[in-house]
Amino acid sequence: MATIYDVAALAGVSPATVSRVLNGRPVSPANERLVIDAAQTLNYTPNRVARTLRRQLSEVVALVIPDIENPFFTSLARGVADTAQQAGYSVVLCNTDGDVAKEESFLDIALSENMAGVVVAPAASSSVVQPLLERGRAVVAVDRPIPGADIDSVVIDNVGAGRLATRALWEAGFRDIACITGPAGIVTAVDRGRGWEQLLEELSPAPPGPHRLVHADFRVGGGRARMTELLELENRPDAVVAGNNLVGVGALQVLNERGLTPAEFGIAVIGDLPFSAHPEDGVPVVHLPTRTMGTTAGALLLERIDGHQGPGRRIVIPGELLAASPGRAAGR
Amino acid sequence: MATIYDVAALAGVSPATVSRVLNGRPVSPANERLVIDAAQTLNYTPNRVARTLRRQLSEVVALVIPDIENPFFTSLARGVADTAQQAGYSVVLCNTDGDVAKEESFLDIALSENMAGVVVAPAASSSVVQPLLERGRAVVAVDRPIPGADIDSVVIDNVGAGRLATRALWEAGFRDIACITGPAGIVTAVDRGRGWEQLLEELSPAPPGPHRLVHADFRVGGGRARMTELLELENRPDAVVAGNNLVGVGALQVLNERGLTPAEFGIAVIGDLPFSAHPEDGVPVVHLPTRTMGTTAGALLLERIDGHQGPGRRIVIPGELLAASPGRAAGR
DNA sequence: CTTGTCTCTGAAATCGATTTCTGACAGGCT
DNA sequence: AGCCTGTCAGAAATCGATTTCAGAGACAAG
Repeated sequence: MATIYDVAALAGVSPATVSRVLNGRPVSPANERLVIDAAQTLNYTPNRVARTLRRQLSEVVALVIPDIENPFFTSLARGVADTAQQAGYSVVLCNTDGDVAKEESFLDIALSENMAGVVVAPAASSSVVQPLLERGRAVVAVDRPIPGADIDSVVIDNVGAGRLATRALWEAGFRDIACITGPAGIVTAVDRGRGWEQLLEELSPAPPGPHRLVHADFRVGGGRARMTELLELENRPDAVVAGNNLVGVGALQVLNERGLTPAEFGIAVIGDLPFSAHPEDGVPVVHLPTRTMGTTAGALLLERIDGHQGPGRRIVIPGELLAASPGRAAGR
Repeated sequence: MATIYDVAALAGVSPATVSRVLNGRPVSPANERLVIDAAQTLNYTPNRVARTLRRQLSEVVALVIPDIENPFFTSLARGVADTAQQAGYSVVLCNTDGDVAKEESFLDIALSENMAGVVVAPAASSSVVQPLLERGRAVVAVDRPIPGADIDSVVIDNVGAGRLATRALWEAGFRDIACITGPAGIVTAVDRGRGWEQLLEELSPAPPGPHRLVHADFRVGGGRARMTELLELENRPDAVVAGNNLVGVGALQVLNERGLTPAEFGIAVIGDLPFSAHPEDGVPVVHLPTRTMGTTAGALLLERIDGHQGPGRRIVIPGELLAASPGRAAGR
């Protein structure tokens, strides 16, 4: 592998001059030619490790997410990657599996690899971004804010999304609406539950008991389990709000297996139904613009990398109610 | 940020001794204590960039895939990540979007970042891994082999998968079976089509005309478009093999929208139906063990990193026919 | 007492780029 | 002519770790 010294030797100049040419600093046209030719014949690529060591900053940004198999996050990832790559940064994706230790390890790596910035969708409510901030690295939280850290964050209007989904069911005539949301430790899950609660308190003469709000893990299995339990209750509800896309899939599976149509047992889903193969007529879906969330987070990160100072900004993106049809739900 | 020199100064030893402690080389117990204590009080983390520069090898492996939004690849990614992380490597995921230029750029970066190895699912049939190989880096191809490069590869038995899907439809009584496979430039797509063709030539008195094999892009939209066209043919087929998971989703969408049941119009899918919300009774699915493919590729990569020499190994993983039910298809 | 072997340690070189510092030289101005 | 300004180039320092090399000291054997 050719180094800058090889290029310098072949071109008959000093390494400093080669470096200058590579970085677009003024150099005499004659030398520039020589260097470019030499670099070409040697097929020279600068060693990024050496460059990063010296510059104290690499051209890589990390995106840390809790579940790479959830389309919500892969779509988000596309958004971040598109924005960052356009600005010349490479994006590396780190999957924490919801594990705080793994997340910490990735943030550690981002720090000690001198990465320019990190977009993180925190696994838990306390993410250890302090060391990064102290070193002046750009950090943006996405999907879930990091309490106590004064950083930019891009989140969904989760309370609003919960309200939209619940309202859709209410307006369809359902009156005993349950809610399957995510773990009590995840703020997005709590907020969506709060939206459900708020709306029912406003509309319903008899607000729902607390047993109508159940927590699942945010996966298909969680949705299946809680939905099954709800259906087997003595006084079962007549409709349910699914707290995220995967819970929605699980709940729909159970309903479909039992032959319950959306007219018989109402269901609304917060989050897009990924890769749905059937027209989900009658199932209101709150579309969450995850890709936009990603591009927004990417843009904020780039601004920070470019030196933007100031207090943490908070961008809230609203969900949008739509009646799911496969043509729209799939692939976004 | 504390450096090794700070630790050395605080402990009253030389940087060399600190390095030795960190890397488990013999040092007197007294000094070892001193160094460990000093490192702890300074909250010291070794700078990975400096280490990588000196060692000429980082503890990072790259996974390069063409479509991060396809569950096929995210599941694969999980497999690779699990294996690699267990061995102490961090995995960075690079999404090429099927773009050869992006792929090349990522491979370039892997080289100039001194990454220990790369698992690549090539976007096109010619991937430029030569520079990596010349530098002695570990490279494993996954999903699609790289013709001309003597490297390890882990692939699906695509011909076999095509045969399995087609046979299932034949045994269900369908006789005019079409096939929607992927682009002609992707070898997995071609092989699945060949499996379909082979089987029909063996079983059918009148093998299908070439117009029964159509190419789509490997996405939901491709499946929808080709399925719609097939249905509008004057002499339309009575069944179809979907060449991958997303084409299957698209084709199923079209069939469901038109109210055609699997009994009326047969469909078999190569690849698992992701996040299916409905019991897909009567739709044979060829399960592809993508996660296993990932762990296998990861294992081969680790062996290569550990210095395994020898000609490229080729591991072929068979698909498995199963009748899709949501409980099994979802989330794996 | 000398010699050899071992273990442990620190000084200094090294990885490959960037960047500061310094000097050489050309040209413009008084 | 003398001075100043500005442009360009190279030598050397620098980033922060690892690793080689050589030396110091302990100890055993002859």
